[in-house]
Formats: sequence, C-alpha cells, structure tokens
Amino acid sequence: MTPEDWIRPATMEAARAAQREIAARAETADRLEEPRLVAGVDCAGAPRGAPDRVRAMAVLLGLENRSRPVATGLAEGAPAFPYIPGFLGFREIPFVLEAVAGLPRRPDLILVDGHGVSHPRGCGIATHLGVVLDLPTIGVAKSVLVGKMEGELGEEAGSTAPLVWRGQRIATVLRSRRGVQPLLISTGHRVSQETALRLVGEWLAGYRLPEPTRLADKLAGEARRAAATLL
DNA sequence: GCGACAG
DNA sequence: ATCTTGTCGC
Repeated sequence: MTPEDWIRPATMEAARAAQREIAARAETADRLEEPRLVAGVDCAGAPRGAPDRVRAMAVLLGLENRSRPVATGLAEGAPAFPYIPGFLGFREIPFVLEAVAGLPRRPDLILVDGHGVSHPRGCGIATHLGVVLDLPTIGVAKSVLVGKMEGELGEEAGSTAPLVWRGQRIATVLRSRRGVQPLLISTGHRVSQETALRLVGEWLAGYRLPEPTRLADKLAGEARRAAATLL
C-alpha cells in the first residue's frame, strides 16, 4: 500500500519528504517488456477566474492502430494542492490515478506530460506516477525545470542534445520535428534514458508530441470545451 | 539576497 | 495550465 503522504501530503515538509522517498525507489534501468499497450496522460486546467479544477485524461493505444485509442479514462475535480513548480505530482496525480483506473487494462508503459527524474529531487510527475503505480513511465516535458542543454541542438527532426544538471545528464533534449521547440525526454520509472528516447521516437507520428500524450492533451481539451458548451 | 520555476 | 486572430508555410 502506498503511503498517504505520497498522494496527499498535509504539509510542504511532508511533500518534500515524500519526494525523497519516491526518488529513492525510482528505477532508472530498464525493467519492462516491449510495450504493446501504451498510455498517455495529460491534465487540463480551468480557465482564468474560474474555480480551480483539474481534468485528467488517460488514452490507451495499441500497436495495431497507433492513432485510434483502444480506450480512454477521464477524471476531474478540485485539486487539494496548488501548482508549485517542483510539486506538480501532488496536484495532478490524484486525478491521473483515477483516469488510469478507468482504463480496461493496465498499460505496459505510460508517457507522462512533464518531467521524470529531471527534477530538483529526482521526482518529477512521471517518476512519481511510475513508482506509485509500479509501472514503466517516461517523462515528456515541453520546457526545462532544472538543468541546461549542453552543446547545440540541430534543426532537423530527430536531433538531440543532453540536458545536464549538477554534472549529471538528467534528460535528452529532442527536436521531435523541424521548426518546433524541443521536448525534454527523461526516465520516469523502470525505463532507461536510452530506451525512453527510443520509445518516444517510435510513438512519434509527425507531430511535436508523441501520439499517446498528444491525444490525451487534445481529448482533455475537447472534454473541457464540451463541458463548457453544456453550461 | 536574487533569480528560476514542469503543468 | 489558460488568455486568443491572424498569419506564415508545407
């Protein structure tokens, strides 16, 4: 059973302690089968001025049709944690867990919108989610939290460069397609940095974001618009 | 003390 | 995350 503090810590001190414990349990080496069922998770927030809300969307994709979801899971509610850089997991994971639980099967791998180990305490939301679910996860972030890119990044799709922090390579900067801001790919849990980069590349379909995350992002937004239309 | 700061 | 029209480019 996962400690309550790993999901809903009562104080910032408890949250910080939980992240250190989770980071200590994170596995940065490969411990996964070649993924057949891959899930993508992303969260949407409420418009400015509206009450604080979070909507989590989980999309399950299979190898047959990498662009048609096998299933989706949705969860929404009022977050107990505000958005604080470095503590994103405590805000979104309660809803992400519910969204993933709504899927008919446990995925072999989850691509998460956000960082994995490329975090101040090595516990970004991808790592956090992976340890809690004990499932392989990869962090797919759209901007840097900590660290600096080393060297130059090519303009061509597929170009990469290391993201370094405190002398350690914590993520790979990836130009997923020409003319777009690069992605930051990091180990979440049970997936090595090299495998994470390979798998993200395999699930890219011509867009900036890999399909699992791209669809989760799109569907979360459509669900938001659909809900707004009903009001 | 100052600046940085995923979604 | 969200606020938002037109505009550049394949």
